[in-house]
Parts: sequence; C-alpha cells; structure tokens
Amino acid sequence: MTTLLKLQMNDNLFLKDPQDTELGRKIVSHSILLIDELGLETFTFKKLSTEIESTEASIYRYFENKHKLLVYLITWYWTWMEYRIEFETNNVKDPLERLKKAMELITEKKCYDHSFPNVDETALQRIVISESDKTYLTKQVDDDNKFGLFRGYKSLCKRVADMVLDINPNYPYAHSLISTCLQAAHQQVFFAEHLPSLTDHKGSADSVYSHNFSFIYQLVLKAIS
Amino acid sequence: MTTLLKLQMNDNLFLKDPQDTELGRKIVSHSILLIDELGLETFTFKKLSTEIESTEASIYRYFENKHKLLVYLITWYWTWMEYRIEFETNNVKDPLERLKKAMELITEKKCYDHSFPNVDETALQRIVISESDKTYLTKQVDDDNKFGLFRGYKSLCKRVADMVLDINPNYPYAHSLISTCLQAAHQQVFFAEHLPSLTDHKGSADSVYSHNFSFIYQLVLKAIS
DNA sequence: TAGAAATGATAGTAATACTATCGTTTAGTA
DNA sequence: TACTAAACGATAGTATTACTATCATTTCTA
Repeated sequence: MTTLLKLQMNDNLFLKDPQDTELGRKIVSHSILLIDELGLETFTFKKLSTEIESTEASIYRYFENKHKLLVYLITWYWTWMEYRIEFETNNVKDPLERLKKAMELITEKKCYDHSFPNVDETALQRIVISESDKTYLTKQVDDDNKFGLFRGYKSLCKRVADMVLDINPNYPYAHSLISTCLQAAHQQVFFAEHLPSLTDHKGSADSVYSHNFSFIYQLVLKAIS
Repeated sequence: MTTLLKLQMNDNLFLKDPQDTELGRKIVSHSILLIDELGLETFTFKKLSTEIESTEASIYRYFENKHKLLVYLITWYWTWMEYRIEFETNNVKDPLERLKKAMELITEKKCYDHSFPNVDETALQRIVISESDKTYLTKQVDDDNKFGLFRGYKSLCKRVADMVLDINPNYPYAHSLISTCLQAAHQQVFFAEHLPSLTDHKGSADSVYSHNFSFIYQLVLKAIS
C-alpha cells in the first residue's frame, strides 16, 4: 500500500485549492491529459469543461485562466521533483553521489507515482518538455514572480546548485549551470523527437534518456572540476 | 558607406517576400518594434496594421499568421548570426580561435547593423531572448520542420558543432552541446533580468553579457577537452 | 495606355477568454 | 432534523482575436 501524499502549493497559483475537492482534482487530472493531447495553444477551459462534464464557469472558480493553470501544473512537477531528490539523497553522504543521483532523477523518463493518484506523471513530463518555458516567457513574468509563482523551480535549482557548491565551493556559475542543465534535460528530449539534427541523442526513447543523462552529467562534472 | 545586404530566406516562411516591397519592409521593421514592446501574446496583426497605417488584410498577404511572422523574424536573426560568424572566422586558421570567436558573437549584446537598415537588431535580440523557443514548442513543429522553417537555426548549430568537432573529433555530443549553449546564451540573459536566483550573472547589462560569455565558453572548453 | 498587380476599405464569422446572474445541489452545523 | 452557506451548474452576454471574402482604387509595368 502506497502512502498518499499532498504537495504543498503556493496559494497564489489558484483561486480555490483544487486538491480540496473532487471537482478540483478532476480539473487537474484531466487538464494534464488534455494539454498533453492538444498542446497549450488549442487547449481551452471550454474543452476541458465538456471533458469533465462540468462548465467553464466552474473551472474559472479554481483557476484565473489557463496560464495560471499551466504554472500550477509545472510547479507541481518541480515540487514533486524536489521532494523526490530530497527523499532519494537523504542518506547519501558523498556529495558527488548526491549530485549524481539528483541528475539521474532530473533526466530520467518519469513513470506513474502511486502516491499521487490524480496525476499522470508521464503525461505531465511531456507537458514540462514542451510547455514549461511558456510559464515565464511572458510580459507578466515580473508580476508572476512577485507573487511567488516560480518558487518551486527556483527552490529546486538552488538545492541542486548547493550540491555543486558542496563539491566545488569556488565554481562561480553553479546556478547558471544547473538552470542550463534543467533546461537541457527536457530540451534535448524534444529535439531528439522533433528536430534531431540539433542533438546527438538517437535511437529508442530509452537510449535518448540515457544519452541525455551522460551528456548532462559529464557536462556538469567537467565544468566544476 | 555600408554595403546593403539581403539575407536569402526560405520561401515557405512567407506568402510574398516582404523584402521586395516598401510595405513588406515596413511590416518587418515595425513588427520587430511592436513584438518587442507588447510581447508575442498581445501583439496582433490589427495593432500592427494601425501602427503602419495599413490594414490587416494587407499583412495577411505577406504572412499566413503571426506564428509564421515570428518564425520569419527569428530565422532572420539566426541567418544573420551565421553570416556574421562566417564572415568573422573566415581568415582565422586556429580552430580554437574560431570557436572562441563564434561563441563571442553568439553571446554578445547586439547593436544596430547598418547593412540591414530595416532591422533593429537590438530589439530583435530581445525578441529572440523571450520568444524564440515558441517557434518550435508547438504541436505543428513537425509540419513546420518539413517545410524547412527551422533550417536557419539548424544550419547555425551544425556550423558551430563542426568547429567543436574540428577541435575534438571524438566528442560525442557536439550538437547537443551547441544547441544547449545557444539556448543558454539567451536564457541566462532573461534570468538575469527577471529571475535572478536562477543565474549567477549579476550587475550591469554589460557585465551580464560578459559573465555569460565566460560561463558558456568555459563550459564548452571543459566539455570537449 | 491597357492590364495586371498591389493595396485599401469594409464586412463578416467562428472561436476565445472571459464575466455575470441565478437557481439548485451539497455539505457542514446547531 | 432543519438551516445556512458554500459549491456547482446552467445560461447568457461581451469584447477581442484570427482569420476570410469581396470589391474598389492605386500603382506599376510592358
């Protein structure tokens, strides 16, 4: 039996906490499936509402608009990642081993996590790959940032950067390096599937992910050595 | 007196070549200013048409929609970058020097290039920083790719990757490394301005750009050594 | 100077991204 | 059990967007 968990999310991400009600959880779980299927630009609250047999108005009671919903989902993903890294590196003493574990977790293909029954992590990872940059590449980024909407991502970045600094306190670009790697971790997967000449990761999905880990892990190790 | 130049663009990027007519050039030059000002999501052909005292219908005769216009502008930028790299590394024999020059050009803050009077390269670079990922992060990426819309970017990536392979033919991730660096080159600038905890580049704009060059150049050198 | 191409003017449409109102159902609580 | 408030559904409405279509006018060109 798996323990059911609830990740603590920033209040400003929603109007009413979707984790508290049946409808809220349905909005979250089905929005993941529908954004994955349609892509963010053609996804609408209208389509989601018919999918879950509810109404637009009801969805608007949980999320201000689809941008906020996207930020919510992406933040959930990074918060989940940070929790997993914390959990898995908990007993690891060697700083190099801890960094390696973190990079493995970041670059691996995700599968369903039974602790969170209403989140399809595989679909959510695909959303992160193709939509996550859109959370901050907007004109309202500074406002959104003021409301703490990017705390999840920043906190994860800091945690891994601190691992880098544990190994080499003199490396001057720990945060830049990690934010670059977090980006590369999904960008290279996207390129492997859609624009293969921009990457060297070929072959099956599995081999793309394992090449990607090697590429990124080596990049980090050499950079900080 | 500067020589006026025209970059050869893929036909599929437009319905009618905007470089051929006065109106076309006005569409290009003012769309750069307006997208820079408003951001892609609030930019519309309606607003652009009033800005240039023309009509929506006329703009639609040049570009199918604003996505294609964006791809056109971004492609212009990468084509311009590749031309400049070619030009500046022409006489450089040492492969390491050539790579260094290329990385300098990629990471530097751009200023107005008199060879292209209707393009504000400073504004265009800001657009590249905040909007370029949106050219391919769509559901139509495979279709767009079939029509060769990303040739400019792919060609630049290949050229720089080849420089890497000139230095170390055994490095297995040349394309991944360069596409990662091209991304980091603008992403870190964005973070420095809007999400500073995700980067280590602080201070004035100039210092952000020079730190960014150091960060990326060291990353590449160490990775391929 | 005729004909073609380019542009402007205008209208119209389906979809989007909301907001507002009101009635009904559900849930907590006294 | 009865009351109250919150949650939800149903419906309507609005401004804007992203186009498409048509036709008149200007401009270029052979």
